[in-house]
Order: sequence, then C-alpha cells, then structure tokens
Amino acid sequence: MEYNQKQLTIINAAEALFAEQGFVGTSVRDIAQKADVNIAMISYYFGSKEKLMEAVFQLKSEKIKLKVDSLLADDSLFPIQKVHALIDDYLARFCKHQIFHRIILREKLAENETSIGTLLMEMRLKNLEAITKLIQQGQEEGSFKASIDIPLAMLTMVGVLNQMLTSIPFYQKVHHLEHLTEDELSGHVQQVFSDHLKNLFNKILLK
Amino acid sequence: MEYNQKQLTIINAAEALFAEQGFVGTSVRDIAQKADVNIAMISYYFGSKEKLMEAVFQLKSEKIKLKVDSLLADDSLFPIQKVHALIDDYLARFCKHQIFHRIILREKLAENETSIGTLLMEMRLKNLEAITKLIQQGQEEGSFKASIDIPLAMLTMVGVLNQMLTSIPFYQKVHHLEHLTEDELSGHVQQVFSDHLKNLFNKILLK
DNA sequence: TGAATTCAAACAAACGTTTAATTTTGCCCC
DNA sequence: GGGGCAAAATTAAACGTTTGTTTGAATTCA
Repeated sequence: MEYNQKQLTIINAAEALFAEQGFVGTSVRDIAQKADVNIAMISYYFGSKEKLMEAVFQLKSEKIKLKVDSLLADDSLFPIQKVHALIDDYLARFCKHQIFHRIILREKLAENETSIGTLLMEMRLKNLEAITKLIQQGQEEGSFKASIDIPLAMLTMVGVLNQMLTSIPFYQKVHHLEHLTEDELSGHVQQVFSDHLKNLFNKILLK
Repeated sequence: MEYNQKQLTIINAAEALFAEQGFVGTSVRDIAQKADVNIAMISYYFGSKEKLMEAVFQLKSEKIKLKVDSLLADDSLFPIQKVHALIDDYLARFCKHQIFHRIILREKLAENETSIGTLLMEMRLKNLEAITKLIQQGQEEGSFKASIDIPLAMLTMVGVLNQMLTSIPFYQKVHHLEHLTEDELSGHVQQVFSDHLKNLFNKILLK
C-alpha cells in the first residue's frame, strides 16, 4: 500500500495519539487537529477511524521482521552473539518506536477479537518461528542447552522491554537521574537493559 | 472506606469492564447494565465515573502490600527462599486478580497525570522499599551478590508477569495446549512461570 | 472541463451527568 | 404494634456535549 504525504501525516499523528491516549481515548477531531487537516479527510482517505488504525499498524509493522532473517544467514557470528545482536535490535526498536509498541501493548490488553488482534497474533507467530531457528542453530552447534522453552524466553524478553517502556519515569526517580536530559536518560536506560538482557539470556540459553 | 453490597456490585462490574475494555472504552451504561442497577446510581454513590475508578483502585490495592512485611520478619527462611515465596505470592496475585492488574497496566500506559497515576507511583515506591529490605537481608547474610540493581530486578519480575497476562492465549497456541480446561491451563502456566522466575532470580541474586 | 481534494456544516448516535418524581427504608412517638 | 414522616434509595427521562461519519458546495489541479 502506498500513501501520499498527507496520508502519512495523518498516520503519524494518529500513531502518536493512539499510543498516548489509546484508540477509544483519541477522537478523530484530535487527529485532524494534530495533523492539521480537515476532519473529513480522515474518512475520505481511510474510510473510518478503525481503518486508520489498521493502516497505522500495517505501515509500522512492515519492517519489523527482517533483522532475524539477516542474522540467521550471517556466518561470522556465534549463536550467542546473534542473540545479543537481536536483543540490541529489539531494544533499539522499542526505544525508537516506543509509541507504536505502546499501541501494541494496549491492543494485547484489549484482547477483543479486533482486526488488529488477529494481525498481532500472526506477527508473534512469525517472530517465534524466526527466533526458533536462531536458537536451534545454537543448539546444533552445541553451545546452547538442549531443552529451552523458546516461547517462554521470547515472552521474557518482550515482557522486560514492555516493562521498560512503562517504567522509565519510575527508574529515573528511584535512581535519582533527574539531572539527565531525555536523550541521556534514554541512552542510559538502553545500556542498562541491554546488559541486563544479555546477561539474562546467557544464563537462559548457554550450557 | 466502607461500601454497601450495591456499591460493591458496581465496583466489581466496573473492575471487570475497565480491565477488558479500558476506562474510556467502558461506558457508565455498560457498568450499570452489568451490575444490574440504574444508571443514576453510579453518580449517586460515587459522584462520577472517574471517582468510581478511584474506588476500584483503592479497594483492590488495599491488601497488596502485606506479604513482604511478613516475609521480612520470618526467621525460618533463607533469604533466597523468601524471594521464592515472594515470587509465588506475586504470581498467585497476578493470576487471581488478573483483571485488576490489567487495569494497572493500562493506566501505566496512559501515563497522563491522572489521580490513579499518582496512586500507582506511590504503590511502586512502597513495594520497592519493602523488596529492597528483603534483598539487603540476603546481602548481609552473604549469599546474595553485593551489587544488585534492585529496581531493575523488580521491573524484570513485574515485566514477565505482565507479559504472562497478555500472552496466555499465545502460549497455549504454540505449545498446543488447547485440550486443557481454563483452570488446568492457568495452573500449568502458573507452574511454568514460577519455575522460570525462581530460576531467573537465583541467577540474578545469588553469588 | 472533469476528476481529485478540501472545507464548513450538519447528522444521528452515544457519552457522562442531572433532574424531579417515586418507592423503599428506618425510626420515633402514640 | 402501627401510623406518620423524613431520609435514603431508585427510577425514567432529559440534559448538554462529544462522538464518528456524511453531505454538498467550493477549490485545486491536471
């Protein structure tokens, strides 16, 4: 699907507002105002608020599955290094597309059989498939444990990352990091969680 | 605060609906219908939808902080056993009060300066305080590492538990557990996550 | 000139809340 | 114990807003 500049403006405005206030919490008028377009343009281009949400989701989730495939084919890295690279990739993605992942989390909480919910399950299954291959490489190579609950490992990583999203202010407060700029804080948190997750996965995966 | 039976009926209906559809996604009419009371009773008893939400939150979070204190005083357990007990307690709580924890997660995502958001931060700080004492016992006793990022450890546990809440259908699907009843599934998942978390925290905490 | 875009205005439906009338309840005094 | 009565509880209806969407005319563009 191709979108013109105006449509992309609307999609980006919607993404930000959906992430901040939720789907039902965001009115079409809010979106129109933020995107600086007339209200009617949203129905005109997307048909409905629901369809707009689908467009947001589809556009933003398109590019998400490529990394694992490139890692799978990379012969220059040890399996555990690939996992580390994957962690950093996920981490960067979560930080860069925070708002998008907030939407996903919101939708997972809703769990109503929305059209988004179905897209979401498909995405998770594909991700699991790819990650399974990655871990199997490590098992065949001999450095990984033979018995690993891969879905559980995946849930652990995503769970910690989601928690990071919703807990940065808390983490900042308890570690007295109020003096940092937003970017410094983000970088710091990213480093902390990168180390933490790699450490965790060494222990989960390695013999 | 004391509530009569009718008020409790309303609070419980609201809790379920807020968890399922979110705060904005739930109308006062929905709540009234589910609780089988007249619409006006909600304003009559609680003043507003917002105040009703506060009542839900307050009532359900009252009993949440007691466990840690009792563990702290217990001399019959090793520090790591206390942590294990805490994990099982959290886990049971998350499973039993799923819907309530969904609300909390939703509110953390919103992060607007609502009255609930403030209550939430206070709760987390209190929990952190208690858990810090628990871990310090282990450090002084010598079995725990000297350098532990306690907030990070806490976020890890809560993150994994939250992820469990939103991922049970996914976990069921990928492990082909469709033949289990809802209770069997819940029990199974609880056991898996209990083992997983204890294992994880052994590695995070112990020397 | 004809199709695509933009706009202010209007639409019905749903929202949270209030009103004013009615019923139920609890309690005092005879 | 039972009538009287004020407070509490409950109701249907209506309130004014805000919601998502549509309309039809105006404008832009090719």
